[in-house]
Parts: sequence; C-alpha cells; structure tokens
Amino acid sequence: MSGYKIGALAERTRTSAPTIRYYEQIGLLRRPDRQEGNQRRYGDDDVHRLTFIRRCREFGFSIDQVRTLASLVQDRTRSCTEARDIAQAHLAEVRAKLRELMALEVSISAFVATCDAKCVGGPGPDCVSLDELSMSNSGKTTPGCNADPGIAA
Amino acid sequence: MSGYKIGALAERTRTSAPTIRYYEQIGLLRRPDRQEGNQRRYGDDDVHRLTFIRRCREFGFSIDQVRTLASLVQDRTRSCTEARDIAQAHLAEVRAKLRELMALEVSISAFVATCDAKCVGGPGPDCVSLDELSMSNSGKTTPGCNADPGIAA
DNA sequence: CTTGAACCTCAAGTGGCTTTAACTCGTATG
DNA sequence: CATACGAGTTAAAGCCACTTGAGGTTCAAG
Repeated sequence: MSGYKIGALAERTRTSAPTIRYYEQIGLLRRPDRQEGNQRRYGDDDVHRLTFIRRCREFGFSIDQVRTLASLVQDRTRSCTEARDIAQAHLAEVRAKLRELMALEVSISAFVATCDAKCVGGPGPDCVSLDELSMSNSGKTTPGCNADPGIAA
Repeated sequence: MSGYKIGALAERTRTSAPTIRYYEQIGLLRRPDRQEGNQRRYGDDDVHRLTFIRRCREFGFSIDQVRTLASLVQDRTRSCTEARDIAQAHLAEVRAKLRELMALEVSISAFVATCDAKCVGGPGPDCVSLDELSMSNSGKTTPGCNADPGIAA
C-alpha cells in the first residue's frame, strides 16, 4: 500500500534507479526501509527531497553544494542568506563559463568561416587553417579572434 | 644541445609534465627518444604538435576530436573540409551549452533575487525560496523563471 | 661529494554518474 | 505448479581528461 518502490520514485523525480542508489551510497539520500524481500520502500518525504536535489543539480550545483542546500532546508534557523550566498557563488561560476563559451563561439565560428573561405573548391594542400592552430604566435589564436578562450569545459 | 626535456616542452606549451606523459600514454603524442638516463628528449616537431593539441583542447574539442584533427594536419589530401565539419559539429555543441547556461543564469539570478527580497532582515523561518525548489509543481522552477534549464554542465 | 630540483614509473583519485554481471523477487500466464 | 519476465538486489568496473601521490633515479650546481 503506502510506499514507492525505487522505480516509482525514479519516475516521479525523473531520475534513474542506479542514480538513486548512488545518492544513497554517498549519503545524499537516507537509507530507506526495506520491505520483505529486501526491496527499498520510499515515502513522500523522499519524493520531496529527491525533487529538490534533482532541481539543484539541473541548476548546475555540485553534489557538495546540494548537500549544503539540502541541510539548509532542514535547519530553518539559517537558511535563506546562506542559501543565497551559495547560489551567488554558483552564479559567478556560471557567468564565467558563459563568457568562456561566448569567446569560444567566436573563435570556432571564425575557424569554420576561414575553412569555408580558403577551401571553397574542396580539400587541397593549400589549406592553412589547421596549420595556424599550431603556430606559437603572439596570443592570436584563430584568425578573426581576439578573445582569450581560457580553459574550456 | 638539441632537444628539450619534458619540463622545457611543458613550459613552451603551457602544459604540465604529467599531462605530456599522459598524452604519450594514450597515443596522442609519439614516444620520444630518450637520452642516457632514460629522460625524454623532444624536438621542435613536438612543440608544434603539442601546441596544436593544446589549442584545440582550449577550444573545447574532445581528445578524440583532437586526434582526428591532428591526423588531418598530417594528411594533406583530406584536411580542410573534414576539419571544418568537425569544427562545425563542435560549434553546435558549444552553442547548445551556451543556451543552457543562459537559461541557468536567468534561473539562478532569479533565485538570488527572491532570497534578497524575502529575507531582507536576515535569516528566518519565513524563508520560502528553498522550499519552492522541492515542490513538484507544473514546470515552473524558480519564481520569475520560465526557461527550462535542461541538464547542466 | 652532497644537495636539491627535475626526472622516472606505476597506481590511485577526481566527479557524477552509467554500465555490466550475476543474482533474487514478485507476479501473470499456461 | 512451473515458468517466464520485468523489476529489484549487490558489487565492481568504466567514462573523461587529467591530477596527485609514492617511491625511486638522474642531473647540474656548489
């Protein structure tokens, strides 16, 4: 009657069963009661907590950050400002990665454009686009790109 | 006289020595000659190839993609169009991730704003921002956010 | 000759799961 | 009642692209 099996919990939270077991293993989810036959049984509490966890993960928070955020939900005496600080730190990371990717977009689309311009008649030994990538020239990367892409994802 | 030791190669290509050994191990770099005493000796060819590899990696190409791109540099009969195709595929990935991150930025900054608005006087039991994340409501995520963030990085 | 930095190899750790293998359990049908 | 099948169980390995650590050797300077 009451209680979901792992498959039901997975479906409700758009998670996979192995992921749920993994979260249990790393202590992110509690170890649930077992029914006869050793199968896990979950309740609505678990649905809520896992929904929360998955949503945080979708937002790109690390497991460790999620761990902290989840503990804040429990402890109402801290909560909001601390959560905001974590979210703000994460926001800074997201924005940094965003800048990186935008620079990357410029570089790679420039590379593609160069290829198209120089090799119109198909492949040939005159192609220089690739060679330019192995030149240790002064900071300039792909022709037309002046952004430093930094370290990519 | 001629030949760089691994540290010199690392410095010239802004790589670490372990990474160079790792690239050798996975067959991305050739196995270099050894001097007396078993230390690796590299030449300018290696500097060029590794520069190329690192630049591709900075552009976010996977090791496998780099492997192909590097082989294209060797084989001039294919080269340009094939390289462009790889770059174009990668560009599509970068743009997809870019869209994801932009949606994420909106969601998280909305969350931070909610925290700031609702918990002006410091932490308290009235904070609801966190709770909203565990509600299994209809598609809406963080208040003020109507984008589907999808799967994060 | 001694020191200490740089080199060597091999193995394990990182994050966040996914996949595989080999097993048991629960239920529906013949 | 036998059996087939899906869903559950565990433990361990695999993924990516490195990084880190342990423990030993070589090289160049003083």
